[in-house]
Amino acid sequence: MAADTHDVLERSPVFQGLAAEALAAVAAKGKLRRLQRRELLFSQGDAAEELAVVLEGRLKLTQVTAEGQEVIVRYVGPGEMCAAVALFPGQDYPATAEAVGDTSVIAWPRRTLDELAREHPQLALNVLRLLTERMGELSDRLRELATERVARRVARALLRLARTAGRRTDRGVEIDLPLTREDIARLSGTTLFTVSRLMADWEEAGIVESGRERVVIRSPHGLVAIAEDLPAE
Amino acid sequence: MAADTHDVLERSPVFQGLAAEALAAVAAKGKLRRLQRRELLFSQGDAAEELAVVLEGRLKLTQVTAEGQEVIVRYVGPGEMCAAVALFPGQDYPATAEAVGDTSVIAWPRRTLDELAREHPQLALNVLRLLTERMGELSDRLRELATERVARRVARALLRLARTAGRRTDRGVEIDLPLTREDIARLSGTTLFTVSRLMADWEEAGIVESGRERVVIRSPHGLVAIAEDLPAE
DNA sequence: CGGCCCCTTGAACTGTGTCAATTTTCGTGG
DNA sequence: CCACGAAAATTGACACAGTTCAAGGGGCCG
Repeated sequence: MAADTHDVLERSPVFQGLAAEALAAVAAKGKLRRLQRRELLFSQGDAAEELAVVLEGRLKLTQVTAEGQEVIVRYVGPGEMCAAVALFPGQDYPATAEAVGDTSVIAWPRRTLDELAREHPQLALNVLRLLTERMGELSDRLRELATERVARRVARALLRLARTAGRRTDRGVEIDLPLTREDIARLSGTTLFTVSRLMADWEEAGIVESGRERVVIRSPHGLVAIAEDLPAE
Repeated sequence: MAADTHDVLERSPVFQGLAAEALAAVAAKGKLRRLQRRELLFSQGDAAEELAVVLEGRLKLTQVTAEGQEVIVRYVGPGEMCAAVALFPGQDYPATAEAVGDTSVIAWPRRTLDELAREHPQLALNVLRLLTERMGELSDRLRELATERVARRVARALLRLARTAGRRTDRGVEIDLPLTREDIARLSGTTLFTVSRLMADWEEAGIVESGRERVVIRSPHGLVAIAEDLPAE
């Protein structure tokens, strides 16, 4: 497990460019946390105290509106970081982080982060880079949500998931996490009913194959065609 | 003008915590650019070469889809930064920046940014903080777009503009930039027709007063009621 | 004064949300 | 191992918010 941890961190974009001993020192200062499925790492609105990197498993970041409507901000997989907001005092977590399956993360409290940022300026730059990239992704999604039809948005959401959590099988690309119709809906800004209908259509067209909490993309090409709004395959 | 520049930078969150001489040194390395109304500072897809801070006037950041649909990402006012993506090599501008009125900005090319970040670690931290804040704002908008009705989104968009570009007058809060129905639509993910109808309704209700490229919020309270979906008035 | 934008308003359409009733799937405990 | 219950998914009927399209008015600048 210790070897595992080191392995994930070494590959993580957060730690690129750090010398091996620096990485070890940083890792030593983090706290390991294990979460079971459905357990929360932190809750929206709580004081942000720790920045976390996922080691194995996956977190689901969600936001709820004042009225109780829920949106999935993103999924966080191994090597990825979340809660960068914890770098600064007086901030609240803007979202809730829930373990999607059994998950382990390494987390650093703010005090430690201050030290680390001073000792390893490269670390701050890495986080900065990650945030600029994530800004780009977010504004892409904003644009999609503002301008595109539901079918395209759902197709894109599935393709994104396939990229970050896809597993090749002989049947196609399986999305390797329990994924309900409602999850997909909350990822793409629609309702579970509409998603259900879309999945039924796509199943008929041989593009996906899906069941309870499970999606396999049989024809990524076909999904891309929908996402790009190309003349129907 | 030189005094002006210094003034704006001193107040800008980008430069908080920098000593006066450090600020002067940083300012000296930036290039001053003046833009007339409608002139572009940079275009979506171009190689990102400079990070910019607005000194006076205002920039409009827009993104276009492959199909040519346009979305307004945000407006950038005095003291605010844009194009943080230029910190890292090999990136493209994710949006187009257009001067809304006569505007001047100070810009630093990437090479200079590298030096500055090394010499003034506080600068990198400031940018980091700004990005985490902006992430929060963006995901708020994402959630709005995914879950809320058009009226609420338009009301929110106007309130946000009032906060960053509002000018108190005896008639209410005037949004101090030329703002067409279409601009509002592209800020809130709807069509200019729907915006036009909403404005007509709200004008009737005494909440706003508006004309060609001009919006005055007569009753901020009333707009908030709509944005929060409170029982009418 | 002329022309270009911007804005308004009406009418018709439709994608998607809403709601209710059922069925399917799966884990659990008897 | 089967049955039960909870959670997920399906399906149909219906409603309507908001888009689309068309036609016309009005203000501002050159």
